[in-house]
Amino acid sequence: METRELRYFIAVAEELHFGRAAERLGMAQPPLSRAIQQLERRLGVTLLERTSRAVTLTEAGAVLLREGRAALDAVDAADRRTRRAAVAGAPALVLVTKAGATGELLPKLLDAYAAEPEAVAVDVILCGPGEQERLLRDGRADVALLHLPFDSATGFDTEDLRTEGQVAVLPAGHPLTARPHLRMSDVTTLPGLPMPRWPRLDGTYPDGPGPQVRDQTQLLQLIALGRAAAIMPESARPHRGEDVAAVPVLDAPPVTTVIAWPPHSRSRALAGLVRAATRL
Amino acid sequence: METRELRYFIAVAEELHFGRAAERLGMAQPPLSRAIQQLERRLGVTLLERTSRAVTLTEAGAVLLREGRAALDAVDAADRRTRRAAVAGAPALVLVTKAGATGELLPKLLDAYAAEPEAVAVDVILCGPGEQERLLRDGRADVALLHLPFDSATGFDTEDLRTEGQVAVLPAGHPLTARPHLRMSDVTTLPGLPMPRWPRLDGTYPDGPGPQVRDQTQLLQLIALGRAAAIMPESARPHRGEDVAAVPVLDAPPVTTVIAWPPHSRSRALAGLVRAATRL
DNA sequence: CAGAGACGATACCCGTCCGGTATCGCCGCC
DNA sequence: GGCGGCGATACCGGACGGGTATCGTCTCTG
Repeated sequence: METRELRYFIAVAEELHFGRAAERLGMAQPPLSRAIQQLERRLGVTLLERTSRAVTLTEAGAVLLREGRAALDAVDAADRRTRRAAVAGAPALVLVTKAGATGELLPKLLDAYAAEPEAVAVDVILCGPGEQERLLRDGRADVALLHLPFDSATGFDTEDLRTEGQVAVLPAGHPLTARPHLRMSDVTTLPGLPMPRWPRLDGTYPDGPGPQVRDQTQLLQLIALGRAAAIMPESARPHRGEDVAAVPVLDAPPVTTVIAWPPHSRSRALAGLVRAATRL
Repeated sequence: METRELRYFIAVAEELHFGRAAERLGMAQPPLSRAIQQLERRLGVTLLERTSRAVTLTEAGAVLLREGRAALDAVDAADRRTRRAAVAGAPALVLVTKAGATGELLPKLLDAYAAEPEAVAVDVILCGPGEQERLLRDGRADVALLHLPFDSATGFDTEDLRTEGQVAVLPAGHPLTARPHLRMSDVTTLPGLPMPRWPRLDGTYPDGPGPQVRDQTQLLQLIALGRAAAIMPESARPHRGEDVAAVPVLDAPPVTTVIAWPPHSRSRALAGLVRAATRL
C-alpha cells in the first residue's frame, strides 16, 4: 500500500464524494476513482459502497480510515524529523505545550536543561488545548508538556513531573473569594458566572450558557469582568492580581503535569531533556 | 514520501550495501541507487555517506531509519487490519501473549468474554518474549497480555489486570527448596545452577554461563535435570510438580500483567474484551 | 606498481502506470 | 421525460520505475 493511495482513500472517505475529494487533492475525478478501485482490488476488500447518489464507508473502510490516518501521521513524522535532523544549527528539539498553562515550570525546565553541558537548542511551540498530541504524532514536535487528565497521553512515553490541586478563579470581590476553600458544586452552579466554553479540535464550540474563549488572556479578562468563573491548576493561576482571585477547590481532580514523547524516538538530546525535567 | 522509497531506504540503511540491499528487495542495484538519490533530493537531505568502499548513515539517515520503521509498521498495520475487518466470519480480534506465561488468566479471560452477548471470535497467538510489541505494532495482533516490567508497553494503552510476586524455580530436592522464602542474592549466585539465557529479538544469545533456552518446556526440563534455576512470576510456576519446586523470592520485582492495545484502535469488540478483562 | 575486483554512479532503453479529457450509464427530481 | 449530478469506463500521452551495460574509483594483491 502506497502513501499516495492512502491519501486518496482518506480524502474520499472524509468527503464521501469522489468529485469533491478529487478537487481537494488537486486532480481529476476519473483517476481518483480508478486509484480507489485498484486499492480495493489489491487489498481484496470493498472499502466504499457507491450508488449514483451516495458513497458510504464499509466496516473495512472505517478501519482503514482510522488506521490510515495514524499511518500517514507516522510517515509525515518521519519526513519532518528527518528534514529537521539535517539542518545544522536548527533546533534539535521542539517542545510543545498549551499556551499559558505551565506557569513557571517551563522556564525552569528550559534553564535547567540549557545549563547541561550537552544541551542543544530547544524550540517551544505554544498551542491550543488538544493540539499537542497531533503535533507530537506527526513530527512537528518531539516532546510535550501535558496535563492529565485533561490531555490524553495515550501512545506516548511519559514521566510525571508534578501533581497539584486546582483552584477556582473568580472575579475579585466575589463573595466566595472570602472562603478559605471551595467544593466543585460551589463553583459550577454559580448564577451569572458560567464556566466558559473552549473550542473543539475542529474549531466549533459546544452548546451551553458560558462565553466562548480561545485563550487564557480572554478567559482572565472575562472573569475580571464578572462574566465567567473557571477552575484551573494552581500553577496556571495568574500571580499579579488582575481583578481576579483564586480559591482552592478541594474535590477537584488533581492535575498531573507530565513530559511526553513518542516511544520510538529516544534520541540523546531528548533523553537529556527528560532527565533535566525529572530532576526539577 | 512513498512507502516504496521508505522500504528501499530501510533496506540500504540496514545492509549498508546497495548490492545486498537490492538483492534483498528483489531488484537490480542501479534503480535502487537512483531511488535513494531521488529520495535525498526530494527531502533535501543527505541520508547516506558513500565511498566506493563503505556506506555509512548520516545523522539524518539514522533518524529516518528509526522513524521510517515505525511508519512502515503503521502502514502494514493499516493494511492487515483492513483485510481482517473485511473477512466475514474471521476472528475479529487477535490476542497475543507469551507462550506459557499467563497461567489460568488467559482461559479465564476468554471464557468471561465469550459469555458476553456481543462477543466476537478471538484468535490467540502465542509468541516468544518481546515479540508481542511488534505484532501489536504492525497489525498482526489487536491486543496483548504483557508482563511489566519485562515487556515494554510504551506506545500502547493499558489496563492493569494483576500484580504478583515472583518465585524461584529449583530442582526438586535442592537444599534451598526447604526454605520458606528466598532473596534474589540466594538464587542468582547458586554454584552449578546458572540462570538460563534467552534469545534476543534477532535470535542470537547473550554471552554467559547459563544454558540457552527457547521456551518454558526446555527451561523446566533443564531445571528438573539440575542444570539451571530460574525466577518467574508465581502464576507461571508449573502446578503439577515435574521434579521442580518453587519458593517465593521476597525482593524480586513484582510482575504486573496488563492488557495492552494500540491507542487509536478503539473498536467495539476491543472495548468489550478490555471490559471483560478488567472485571476479572 | 599494475591489474583485478568490488562497489556505487551513470547512460540508455522499455514497459507500466499515473493522470488528463471525453463520454457513458444510472438514478433522482423537477 | 428530460435534465442534472455522480461515479465508471475508454482512450491517450507522458513520466517514471526498473532492467542491462558500462564507467569511475578505490583497495588489495601478486
